[in-house]
Amino acid sequence: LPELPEVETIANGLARAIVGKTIDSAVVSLPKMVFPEPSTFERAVCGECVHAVGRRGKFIVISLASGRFLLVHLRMTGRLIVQPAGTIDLEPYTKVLLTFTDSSRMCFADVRQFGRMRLVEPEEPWVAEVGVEPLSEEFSIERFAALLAGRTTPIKVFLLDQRRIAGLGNIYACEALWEAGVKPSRPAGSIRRPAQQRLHAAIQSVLRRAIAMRGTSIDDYVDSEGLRGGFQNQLNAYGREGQTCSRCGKGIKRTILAQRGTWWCPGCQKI
DNA sequence: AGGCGTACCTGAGGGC
DNA sequence: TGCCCTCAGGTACGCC
Repeated sequence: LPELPEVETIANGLARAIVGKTIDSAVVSLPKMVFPEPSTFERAVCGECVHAVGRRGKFIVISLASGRFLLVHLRMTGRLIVQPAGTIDLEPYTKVLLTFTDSSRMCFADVRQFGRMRLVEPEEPWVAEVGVEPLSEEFSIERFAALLAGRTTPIKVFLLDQRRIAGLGNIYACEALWEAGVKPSRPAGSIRRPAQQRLHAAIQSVLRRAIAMRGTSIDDYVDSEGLRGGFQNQLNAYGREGQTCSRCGKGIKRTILAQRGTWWCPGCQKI
């Protein structure tokens, strides 16, 4: 489910809801979803105070007062839901339950069991594996051009590679390419200046607009309060197979790239 | 190094 | 109804 705008929305919600709270107990019911193994994990987080909550790529970063971090990756269907004290029903499919000393709690739930929660020591260099933040100063047009240089992979596949640019997923990769008028199968390294600049601008614009709408809820994405996003009403390409392109009037097509559905307009994504 | 296919899971929806 | 197929917002891994 969640890409950069959804993860950003969840992290902001968590920051408001759990910063300053102390973890009273942790219960892991699906061992493979946490690292280190459950009993170590549960013991380690008990008594920890939540210092801050942020985002890096698609990771939710929960900073603890000890200097350690709780990294959460939601993969396809993961959810982080905060429930106030006195809530009766646990979020369905809860696999990790953190209860705070004020009796509120955070459920890490996941139907498909792909999500992961990892406790990281202060000096562990996990950040090295994650690419540039597309909404940061660092993501200049020059940096983008350097990343693209020499790459033969289709631009759509390149945009999904988290080691280069962190945070785009299938929805926003499709939307950015549509907005820039770039064909998804185009070899990344063959894109020249004008199109490169349009794509750079489109990536930032689509992510900013999606954050403003609190993300895209096609099927089951909800934020930390269980609320849906609104960007699904503004999609121009993703999921619109057979519908009319809002720019040129031709039909949106669905093709496959790197085993992922890819929605685009052959009428106006020609470059 | 980089590109490609497969594996990991459950549930929803369509066709028959 | 029910069965069988395909599809899903993501990444890790092994192979060439």
